[in-house]
Amino acid sequence: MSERQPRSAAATRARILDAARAQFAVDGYDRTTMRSVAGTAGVDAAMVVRYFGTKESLFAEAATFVLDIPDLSGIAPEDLAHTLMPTFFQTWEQDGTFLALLRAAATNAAAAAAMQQVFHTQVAPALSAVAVDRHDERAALVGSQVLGLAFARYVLEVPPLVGMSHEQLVRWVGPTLIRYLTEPLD
Amino acid sequence: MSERQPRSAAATRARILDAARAQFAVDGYDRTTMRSVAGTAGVDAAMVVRYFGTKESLFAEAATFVLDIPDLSGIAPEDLAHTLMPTFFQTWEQDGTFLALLRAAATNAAAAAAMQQVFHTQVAPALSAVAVDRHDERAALVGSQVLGLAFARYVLEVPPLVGMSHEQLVRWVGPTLIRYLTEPLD
DNA sequence: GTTCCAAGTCAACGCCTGTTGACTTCCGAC
DNA sequence: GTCGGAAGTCAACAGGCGTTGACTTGGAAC
Repeated sequence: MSERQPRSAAATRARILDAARAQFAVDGYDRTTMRSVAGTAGVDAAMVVRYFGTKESLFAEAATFVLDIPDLSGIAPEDLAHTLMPTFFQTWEQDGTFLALLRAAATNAAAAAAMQQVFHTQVAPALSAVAVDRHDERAALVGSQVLGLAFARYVLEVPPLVGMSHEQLVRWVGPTLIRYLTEPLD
Repeated sequence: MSERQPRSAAATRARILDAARAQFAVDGYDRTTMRSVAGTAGVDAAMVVRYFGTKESLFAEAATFVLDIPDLSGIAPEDLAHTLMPTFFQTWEQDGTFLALLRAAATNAAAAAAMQQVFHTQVAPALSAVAVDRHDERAALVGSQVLGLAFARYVLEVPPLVGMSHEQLVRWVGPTLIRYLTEPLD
């Protein structure tokens, strides 16, 4: 089946990291073990320790990423959803990184802090280009809807949401995001 | 300090259940241990087993509850938010039961299924009294916003959301729920 | 073709987990 | 007052956890 590859520290490290990302995403922090990650990567558990130190720092590295949100300045309000939502789908569907962070954040304080950090340094600044005022509150509201959709669709896998296409979701959820960013206050 | 109470199976069982609810709500399923629950309840771990059998069935009992959603038939669309949101706040703030289920659902398949069950048997039927069509999809969208708000406000504790009063949240989020339930499709 | 360091394995450690069964303590019924 | 069953404790189990250090293997450089 599989060829015996020549030994390569970089390749082994990458294989361990991939295995860790995948299992953290599915099982969360506690149920992911050093041994099972090592097993998936085809290596002894001691190698995980050698390359990543502790389980916590393995998780920290597996849950590090960049969202790559497009520049929103100058975008018309009605176009906001079509500009923003593709980033949403890519973030949650491309690999398990962000899903791992979400699952872990439910019970792990460090993961919850990391998630807030992402919001504060990446999401909120991008949104403040279009929020008409009260940037922090508006960004937090957008975050609540986006997080809820991700939790319901990718973690709980609620059937009607799983069954909706990207376009349908943009049509339903897009106006909510636009309203949170631009609706004048009473 | 504390009086030595007479022995009572019912009282001890209730104390264990309270301790379990509280710790499941804060720490989630995996990080909550039989011994720590027993310790909080002032009892030996073997008592937890005696009264609840296994950890899984202790969790099942600790995460069982009724939402008590008001009857929405005949409510005008613009009044929906003020009728629905108090139930939301009560559900998440009164005790840790639902929070425990949410935290556990992030990594535990049984908990995720239990959460879907609550949605399917309690939330969706209540909402179908006012959803103009596509009841399942509209209820799921309401669920996504509600879950996301709960996750951001009570689990992550995002500052702007924690800082908002109940009335402010109704003003921001209420129109979203109304739109998901009543907005005509293109 | 030998040398030598990186890559990788192995067995063990101390600890914590859920769960068990034998034991002790309490308290109401007779 | 004593008897019996319910309430509660205790010590131990088997197994899994993260982490450690001593060991073996491989392959490129000289």
